Amino acid sequence: MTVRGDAELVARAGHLFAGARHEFVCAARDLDTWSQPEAREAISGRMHADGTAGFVVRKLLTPAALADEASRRHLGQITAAGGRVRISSAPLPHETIIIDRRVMILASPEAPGPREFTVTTSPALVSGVHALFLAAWDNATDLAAYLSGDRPHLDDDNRAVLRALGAGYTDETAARGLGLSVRTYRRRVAELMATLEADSRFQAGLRAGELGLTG
Amino acid sequence: MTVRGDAELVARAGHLFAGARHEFVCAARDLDTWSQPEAREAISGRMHADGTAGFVVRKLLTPAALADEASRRHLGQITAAGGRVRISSAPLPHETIIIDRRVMILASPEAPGPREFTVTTSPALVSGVHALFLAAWDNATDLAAYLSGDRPHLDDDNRAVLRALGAGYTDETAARGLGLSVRTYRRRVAELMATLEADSRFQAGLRAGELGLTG
DNA sequence: GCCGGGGTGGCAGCTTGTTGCCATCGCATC
DNA sequence: GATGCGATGGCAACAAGCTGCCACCCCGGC
Repeated sequence: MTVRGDAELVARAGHLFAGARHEFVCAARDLDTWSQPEAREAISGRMHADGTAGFVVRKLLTPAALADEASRRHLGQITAAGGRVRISSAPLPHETIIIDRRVMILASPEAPGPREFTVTTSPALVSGVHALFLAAWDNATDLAAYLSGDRPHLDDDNRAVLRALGAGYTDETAARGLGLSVRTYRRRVAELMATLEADSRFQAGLRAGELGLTG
Repeated sequence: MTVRGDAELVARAGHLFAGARHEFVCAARDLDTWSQPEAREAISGRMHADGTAGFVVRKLLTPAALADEASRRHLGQITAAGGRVRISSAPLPHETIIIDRRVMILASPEAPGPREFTVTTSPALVSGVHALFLAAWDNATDLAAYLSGDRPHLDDDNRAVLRALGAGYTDETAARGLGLSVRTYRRRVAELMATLEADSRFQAGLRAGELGLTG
């Protein structure tokens, strides 16, 4: 079943949202879809209170979703209400929604004109996509972790130091390689450790590895 | 479109495999689907040689796919032919195949009797699932990396040392906490670094972080 | 009892890393 | 030109980490 435009989606598939009993998962690049207040209202109004026991809300987004203040506020509300939000560094479909592992709603790819949505209930499709969603979900980072200390976005200098440390050089060798004095190199290491909130070089390495700061 | 059993899939959808031009991606728990030699032959025989320029083969599997020798051999052949294989720690759909971002084949969930396959060409569905696949793919580890540098399975002692290091303690503090002399503690650290093939503590931390040896 | 091996711990000497202090330099501002 | 600020680098003292050497202890085998 295919519907065109947000209004029609709300009209034709709104009851699916209202009927959610156990799980509401959503993968999207950003929150633009629901940027139209009417659409978002219409749907979130129909949804269960997130706090309901046994009801799980999961949103998987890209960093793009954190771009504007309004979106961040909305995400804050979701997590406050018990929903879980994660951020994936990989590109995501424009919008994928799965309800109770029974119904799936996919937005069609970028196109001029009103957006199209495809609603599917085929168990094979839904469960397959759901599993794929979980695989993507498992490897994404929690919103809180992502926002807080995480990703201390390092500049080129820091990256260079990181690479030298990761290569296993001694300070002397690394400093020479980077054209720095040992003193300055060590200063950089100390700064790096500070931004990673690490007490030892080992800990710094651990953090760097966990955060995938190698590439 | 739905087909039952591998034989029917080959008969009805074999031409889709043969028609692959650019990309063949596949997410599955393991390789059991093609365990029947006839099925695999019928399909791989129709496929392009993997080496063809611009033709990409990607297989995303769970560690279960590495359980038996035959599967490992098959995967070796795929990589040798230029295909790319990655391992995901997250559970995966029983089988999802996407060809040229145009056709998608999903196996239905576990059920008695012959397996059912659903073949879809809806662009919205296919591109949505494809993006989801990429998100899962991006965060999976390469087969080679998974097999080689893999999990130098540490014993409890090593884990304890790892935790102490990760906590940022000095050797003195850590040794006291573990009820060891500083000398022995350092011996342990040295051993750990050896098994991680690290030249510095930082490098050891990095490796540990990358390998997810924190939990 | 005696022996040998493996793990342990103390010691010492060395390397490496950490930090404060200060002189210097480049640069932008006044 | 003078002033001030930030980054740099040399130096030194100290802390931390690394490792060889040897003594010790525990255990199992002879």
